[in-house]
Amino acid sequence: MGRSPTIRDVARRAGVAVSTASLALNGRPYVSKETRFKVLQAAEELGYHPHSLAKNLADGRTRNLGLITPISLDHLFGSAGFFANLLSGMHRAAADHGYNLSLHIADSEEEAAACIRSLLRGRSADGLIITNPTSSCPYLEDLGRHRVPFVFIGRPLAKAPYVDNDNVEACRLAVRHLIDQGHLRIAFLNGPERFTFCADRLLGYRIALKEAGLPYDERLVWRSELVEAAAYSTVKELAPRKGFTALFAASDVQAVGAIRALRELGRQVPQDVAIACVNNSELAQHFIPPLTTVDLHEYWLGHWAAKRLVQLIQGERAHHPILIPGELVVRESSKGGDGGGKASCKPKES
Amino acid sequence: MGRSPTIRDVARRAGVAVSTASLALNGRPYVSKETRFKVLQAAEELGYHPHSLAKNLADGRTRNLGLITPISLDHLFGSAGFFANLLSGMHRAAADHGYNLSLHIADSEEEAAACIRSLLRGRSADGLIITNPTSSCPYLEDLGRHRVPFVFIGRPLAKAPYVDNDNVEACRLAVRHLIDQGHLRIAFLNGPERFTFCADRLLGYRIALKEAGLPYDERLVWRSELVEAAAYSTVKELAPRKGFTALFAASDVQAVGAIRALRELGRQVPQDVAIACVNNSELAQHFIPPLTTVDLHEYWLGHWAAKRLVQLIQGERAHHPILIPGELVVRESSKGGDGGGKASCKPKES
DNA sequence: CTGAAAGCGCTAACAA
DNA sequence: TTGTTAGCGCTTTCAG
Repeated sequence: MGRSPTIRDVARRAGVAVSTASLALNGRPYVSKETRFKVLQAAEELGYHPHSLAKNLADGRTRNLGLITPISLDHLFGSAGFFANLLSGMHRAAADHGYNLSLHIADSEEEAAACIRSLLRGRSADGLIITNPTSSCPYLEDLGRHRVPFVFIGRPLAKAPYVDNDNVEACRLAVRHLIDQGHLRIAFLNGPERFTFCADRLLGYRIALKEAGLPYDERLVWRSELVEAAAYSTVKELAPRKGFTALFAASDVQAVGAIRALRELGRQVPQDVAIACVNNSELAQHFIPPLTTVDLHEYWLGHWAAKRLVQLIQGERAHHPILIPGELVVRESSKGGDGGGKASCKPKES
Repeated sequence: MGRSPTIRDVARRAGVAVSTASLALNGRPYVSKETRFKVLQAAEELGYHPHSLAKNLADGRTRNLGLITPISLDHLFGSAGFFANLLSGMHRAAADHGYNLSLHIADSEEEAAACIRSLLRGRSADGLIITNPTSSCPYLEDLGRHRVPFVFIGRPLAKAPYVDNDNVEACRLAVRHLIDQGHLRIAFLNGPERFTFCADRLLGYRIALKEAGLPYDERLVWRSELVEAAAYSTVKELAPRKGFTALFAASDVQAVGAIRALRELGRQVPQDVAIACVNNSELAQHFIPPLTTVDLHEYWLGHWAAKRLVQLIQGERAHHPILIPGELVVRESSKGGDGGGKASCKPKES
């Protein structure tokens, strides 16, 4: 007594062999209805529950997905709230497929690489989700050697499976919205080019301009780190010299920094400058004026990352990237004069 | 070839028994220097790394801590960024002690209870960290039956080990700061009383008043859910009737909602009403005006939760709660006239 | 369909 | 000190 019942106890009580009990318990074929019933009944009576470790060791699966973040969580993609949503979706998908999610937070890519090696060597995950790939990715070699499936969140430079926001389209949407408001000279405060999502966002900006027949003016494209202070000083320095009536920022905190700078330069938002940005955070929602942004749907980003990883684990060869569409949320910061609200998710084609 | 080397391979190559190899590999005593060296060398040459699952099954430890959140992540303690910091600290502490962190996100306490049962039954965690305990805690019975250690994050009503912010002191600090600015009538926009941390925050408010010899006026204590809109409407409704010159909010988003309401009532912040709140989020930092808040140091909250759990797992009987001190961060929202800055962490006694 | 037996890779008595 | 031998609890051939 005390010790919890094992499959042997169940088998004994049901009067069958352990292997039969195993088959029955796992709902597998080749077990007669009555035998199955006896086994299930015995398990029920005994309060039997399989020991996960034993199961995992026996069949060689860990039922575990490792999430690796090679960067401080609140900088993940520029905003603090991003991570919570990402994780929720990821967890949901993992759980739906019977996988466990384990967390591995590193402060640098080197640390992440060490972490990955140790996971691979201990064979403690069936697959890995790695966020924020950069040009270096020091762990790629290890990943290749061990045959553990993985997906990136964010577009990697190397050829590898990944899931990402549709950054190009997201930005195209937002910029087109500004254009639709009648703006002809739209500045773009982008993030550092080392982030692939910033490159993609620039592309979306350019496409929107081109579609509207507006010229691309390099002098209107600025860059700052993804923090308020950096955005503030960049705009403070560069804004006075250029003529523009709207500004698109690559992240919400950058937008906020830009607004602070603009105010100090005597330009009000949205009256003098319309603002749109990416990242529908608490900040964007509650800032005064509330910010027009693209909601990146991080939940689904996480969800699909886990889902795709599970597919890879199951041997599917679906290697094309998955892009999660964003959704434009129109708020006061971009309003020329009157109303607005929430734009439809699917941008209509015209 | 192909298959990764096991401890048997190492033993064979070193010319010793498996058990000896195990001892040597794990740095345990009763192994001669030379034998240990031979074993280590063999392992090195073979590229041996222990299989974590096998290890875990053999010694009955999972080396796994389960984090259970019975509530949507961005509502965890009222703010979205909270979770990322909490998790970082928790992960750090877990990793430092050789534990893995696995995530279990539920949307309700019932779901959390189901999740906990399944973890307990599968014996897949050595200990549990459970956030946001409420009066019901439907999983308490299960927890008692299986003998798995756990800690709460947040003060539970039942008697159980927990780690929490020092909410009383945090709020005392903030309210005293308002008093120090010369305010005599300070309204308190608290959260719902079902949260123990709201009860504690009220206590801190009362203590600060009492220390300053100010009367406690129930009519100045309001409640709203921890979202902007709720705070807004509560303040919009209740503010006009009461005379007050400062407002303390139990969370940053509540403060923001309150400010919006006050503005519409024709009262500017901080000129007409000084504001302080709890939760040093991006929102609090970047809002205009920037908000005076108490930084809860979530990182350490998570860190100590994991650390305490590990202590319990190791059989230590340290059952008193751990309270993480907060830090007052003074910003413009509470400034009567002039300067300010960051208050010292340790409040000086006078 | 069912049962006996051989592992999965490692740890832990116990004996030598 | 070191080696032998059982397991940990489950899955999975492979006969019957």
